[in-house]
Parts: sequence; C-alpha cells; structure tokens
Amino acid sequence: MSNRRTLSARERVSLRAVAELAEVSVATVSRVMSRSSHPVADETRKRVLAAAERLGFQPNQLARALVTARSQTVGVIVHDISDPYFGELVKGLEDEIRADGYRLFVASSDRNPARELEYLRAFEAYQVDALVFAASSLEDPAYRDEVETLVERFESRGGITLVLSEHFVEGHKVHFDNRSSTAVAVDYLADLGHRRIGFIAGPPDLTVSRHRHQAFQEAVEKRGLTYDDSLVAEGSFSIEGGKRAALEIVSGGETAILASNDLMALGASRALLDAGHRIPQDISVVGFDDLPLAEVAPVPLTTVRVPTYDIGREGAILLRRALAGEDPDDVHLVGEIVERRSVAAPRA
Amino acid sequence: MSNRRTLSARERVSLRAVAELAEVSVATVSRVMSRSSHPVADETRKRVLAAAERLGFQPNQLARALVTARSQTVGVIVHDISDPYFGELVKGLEDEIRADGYRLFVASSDRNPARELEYLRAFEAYQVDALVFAASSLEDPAYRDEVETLVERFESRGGITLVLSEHFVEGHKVHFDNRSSTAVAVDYLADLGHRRIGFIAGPPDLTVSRHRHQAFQEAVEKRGLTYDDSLVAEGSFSIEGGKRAALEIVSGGETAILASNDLMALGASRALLDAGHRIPQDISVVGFDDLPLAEVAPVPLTTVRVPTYDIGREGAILLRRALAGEDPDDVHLVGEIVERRSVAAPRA
DNA sequence: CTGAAAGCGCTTACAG
DNA sequence: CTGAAAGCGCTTACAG
Repeated sequence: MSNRRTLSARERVSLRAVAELAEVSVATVSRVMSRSSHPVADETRKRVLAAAERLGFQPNQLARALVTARSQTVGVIVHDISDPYFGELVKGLEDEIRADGYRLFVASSDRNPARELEYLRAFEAYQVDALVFAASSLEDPAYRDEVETLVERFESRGGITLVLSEHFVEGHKVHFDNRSSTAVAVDYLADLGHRRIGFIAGPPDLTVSRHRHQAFQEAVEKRGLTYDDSLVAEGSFSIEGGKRAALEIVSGGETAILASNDLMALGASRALLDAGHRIPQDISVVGFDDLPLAEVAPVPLTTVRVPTYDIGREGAILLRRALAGEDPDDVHLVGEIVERRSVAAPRA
Repeated sequence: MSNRRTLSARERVSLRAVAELAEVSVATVSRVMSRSSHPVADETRKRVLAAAERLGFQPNQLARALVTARSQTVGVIVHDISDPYFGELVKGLEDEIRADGYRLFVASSDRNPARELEYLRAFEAYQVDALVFAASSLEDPAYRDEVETLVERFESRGGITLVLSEHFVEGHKVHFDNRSSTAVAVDYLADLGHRRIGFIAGPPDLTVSRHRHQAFQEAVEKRGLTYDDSLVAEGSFSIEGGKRAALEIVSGGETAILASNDLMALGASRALLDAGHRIPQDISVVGFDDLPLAEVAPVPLTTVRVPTYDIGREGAILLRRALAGEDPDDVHLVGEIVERRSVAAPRA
C-alpha cells in the first residue's frame, strides 16, 4: 500500500503501445479490439491480439464513449438502496442487462428532490445511455419541472428513459397496477367479512403512496365499507413507521390492517403482537410487495405480490430493445394475493 | 416517446458553444466551469456563467475524466445487491462519498468468479478512481491470481483499493473482526449454559464463511464444548438455506443454533417454529449481522451486530482521504451481541 | 488575465 | 486490407 504513490507514474497501455508492438497502425488495432466489421487480415489480427494480450491492454471506455457517444452505462435512481424492494429490482435489471455489456450507476435519492436532481445531472454528465426511474416520483412542482426539462434534453440527444415506478416521466415503461392490486387486497379482506379495515399509508410526497391510498379509499367505498381518517395513518414505508402507525390505528376497532408496503406490515405485526393482539385471531394484517422476508415475518405475511425482480428484468429487456433502436411496447405486470398466515375472517 | 429518433440529431452543448456565445476562448470557459484556480476577470466570468446558464451547459465528465485521469467514479463489488446486508453497506458508502462528487458503479458478482472478474475489468476500463471490495473473496486459486494481477495494475496507475470484507486483496481496509465476534456469540451462549451448539455455515467458497466457521470451532473447543460434524450444516447465506440447515441439524439434541448470518437465522427460526419447536424455550437461535429486519423476525432475533452501514461510511471516509493523497490508517470495527428474544438458558 | 495549441485514448470516414 | 488524419469535449502548460 505504501508504494502506491511512487508507482503511479507508470503509464496506461493504450492503443498506440499495442500498435507499436504489433507494428501496425492504431486504426488497425482499434478495428480488431472493437470487433469492427471493417476487414482485417487474419495474420494481422493475430499479431494485434498477441500484442494486446502481452501488454494486458484494456481499451479505455471513456475514450471510446467520447467518440461513439455511447457509454454503455445506465443510471438508475432508487429511493433507498438499502430497502430490499429496490435491491431486488436492481438485481433483476442487472442480471438481464449485464450480458449486453452495460454497467450500472446506482443512486439513492433518499426521496430528496435536490439530491435526485443532482444525480440526474451527474448521469447526464457521464453520458449514460439510459436513465431508469426505479423510484416513484416526488410530489413537488419545482422538482417536476426540472426533471421534465432534463429528461427532454436527455432524450433529444438520443438517450432512452425507462420508468419502473409511478412516475410522471414518459418513456418506456413497465407498468405495475398499484390501483387494481390495492383493490384486490381490499376485496380479499371484504370477502372474508372484514368491514373496518385500517390502512397504513406511505410518505405523502410520493406518487405511489398517493395512488395506493386513493385506490384503498375507492375500493373500500365501492364495497360499502367504512372509510374515515381514524382508520389511516402514515408509516413512511419503514419498519419503525409501520409500528407507530399500527399503534395509532388499532384503537379504532378495525379487524384488519392493510399496510401499503411489507416493511410497514412487518413493523405493524411486531408492534401489534407486542401490544398483546393476536394475528390473525384478533386482527388480520396484509402487506404489499412480497419481499423475500415476508415469509419470515413475525407471522408469515399475507401480502400483495409485486413482481419486483421481474419489473427490473422486464425493464432491462425493454431497455435492450430500445437501445437497439426498436420501439418496444410497454409491459404490464399484475399483482396477486399470496396467502400466508396473517389473515383470517373477523371474529363473529 | 415516438419522436425520440427524429430529435436525436440535436447536438450536445459543449464548451465551444458557450465560448462562442460568451465571446471568449474555450480555455476561459473551461477555467470558470471547472472552478480552476487560474485567474479569470470577474466580468468575463459573469459572461461565461450567463452563457452557460442560457445554453443549459453540462460539462462532459467523460472528456474531463479522459484528460485529468480522474473519473470521479468508484466501482463497488457486492455479492448480491438484493441482500439487505449489501444494500445497507452501499448506502453508508454512498451517503458519505456523494458530497465529494463521486458516483458509484455497483455490481453483483453473484459469487461467481468469472462474473466478478468481468466487472473488475469493466471498472478498470471506465477508469474508476477506486475499487471497493464489499464482497468477501472467493476461494478459487485462478480467480485469486487474476484479481491480484488486476489490482496491482490498477494501483500502479494510481487507483485506490478499499476492502470492506474478508479479502486477500491488500488496500485500505475497514476491518470487522469476524473471528472475535463469532467467539463473542459462542461465549454468550456458553455462559448461559449451552453445551451443544449447532452452527449454520455460509457458502464454503467464501472467505468470510470459512473464517466464521473456523472461529466457531475454535471458540467451542476453547470452552470445552462439543464440536462435531452433525452439529454443522451449510445454509448458503439465504433464508431457504437456513431453513434446510436448521432442520438438518436439529435432530442432534443441541440447545442452541448459531447461524452465520441473519438471513439464515430467520429461515431457521421459521422452520424450527413450524416443526413445533419453541424459541427460545426449546432451542435458542442466534444470528449474525443485525439486519434491520432482525427485529421483526419470527421471534425477535438475538444476534451479533455488524455495523454494516458504518463499514460503508467509514470506508468512504478512508476513501476520501486516500483519494486526496493521504495515507489514512485502517479502521477497526467490532461486533457486539444485541439481545432480543430468541435466546434463553437451556432447560435443565 | 486571455488564448492558441497540444494532447487524453479512442473511432471512423477517406484515400489508396 | 491498411493507414494518415480529423475529431469527440475537455484541460493545461506555455506565451503573451
């Protein structure tokens, strides 16, 4: 470690070095190293490859990107990479796009408009080939204007945008229908006989929170069930928030709680159990996402399955096609209830 | 979306465009935009800034990186970004290094040597300023040779390497002492009176698995407790693996199980409970990591706390200093038991 | 304080 | 099939 500085003078091996060793021009080396379709004599190719091998030549992607205007990178915005939901999604994206030689910048906005904008600008500066909005948009007018300007400029230069969340940005999109999926959960509970259902909402400044919340209210009213403010609390999409929200709601005499993500459902389950309520005998809990962890919840969690990995994966497939100049159709993915043990019919 | 192609001809706005509008040379524009210390007249600076603003100029980082040989990017290798452990670590890294203007490439090796090598080469090609090994090394001789060659070359060109895991690579390092932390867990259980302790190991081809496993054996023997093969099973660091392993072990009459990560401890807890064992009355379970989810486990999990976020964060601080040309000392972080409800003294 | 020029490491018409 | 040359968008001695 100590000699790092002294060695730092040793130079990079460039096309030129390879060219000199192979006794050909840099143009020729470039052609063989970049797998250009331009013809190169077999014998020449061999010499070049040997020289490259010998010198441990690695083409500089920065230089290549600068001239081709293709960086082979994509920038993805998530809310929080430590949230397993986003980890799963990014994994799906990466697993699929990797083979095409694309590398991923990943950035957590922390749901902070300024921070998200900063990252978006950085992505632009690094000339990413695609922008991926894995994070739902923030409900902030100034932010909205800036994002739209930026995306427009980005696309006008040939950039692709891919939307994997509830977002106002228009681009290629993997749709997950939060509204109908929320309704599915409400119907499921209503069919079981629940009449008073509590709801734990996500952060109010997120589009996805608003959609799930509205869908909840609509579904509940459509079924003729009670909807009032005492039945809903905000849980910030976090474990802690879920705990707080559950305790806030639980006094209202409801027989079930629908949390708008699993993290909150997990927190709610823990808090409810610790407060002496039995799940599902006293109260049912339903989550949203179906994280791998939902199965090892305090009570195995019945939840709405969001095909998170596939959202990433299908997104990558869209991306590949769009990057290749095609105009692929958007894809639509749906949720479904996965029944575990946190739900039962209300006691008579 | 439909007009993306037709617009793609519109050109990027470059230094030159700004220079023309401001009626100065590109050198001058460069100086003001890059906050160079080279003097620029106030009046000139104002004109440049105005022109840049008007054109929506974003300096091209690729070009800048090519000439400065500083890309302001860092490449981080994790095993699996959907594993909350790595998500947490990357978050710590990002939160801290972001302010310095560095962007993160993140890549999941999937514990596949070929894939990890592919990413490492890509990072080199993109001229990242630093390589971060968040993932423990793989126990594969050919891989080891290649990684060492690659890292040596990388460092010889002035690159920084940062190790945040059990790894053979030498570089700046945040040490987490897996051995002593494992011993702490064993001692904790032994002090409670446990004599037969089961162990769920991680994938055998990972250095960190081997270290924790060896430390377990040593600690157990030091305490004069039983160690034999029937007490250990491999659980691949996953929930599913933890389930399988727990069921495999549980017949051996042990009174406690130590899982070498929380994911496996969670799976084990679920499987044990479902098989009719009570935790901790019949059997105690101890995890390793203290994921945020450990608290919302089937039984709130007693576990060894690994300061994951801080490993990332402290790593970023080291990185910042190393990148600035200093030679910061490595940092050492320690584990501790966090007591929840999955452990009790064995029944008499 | 300002600018002309060389150069970072590539790719790609163009000419032969 | 091969190469000389221009150029991608920047930075930075060097000269004035």
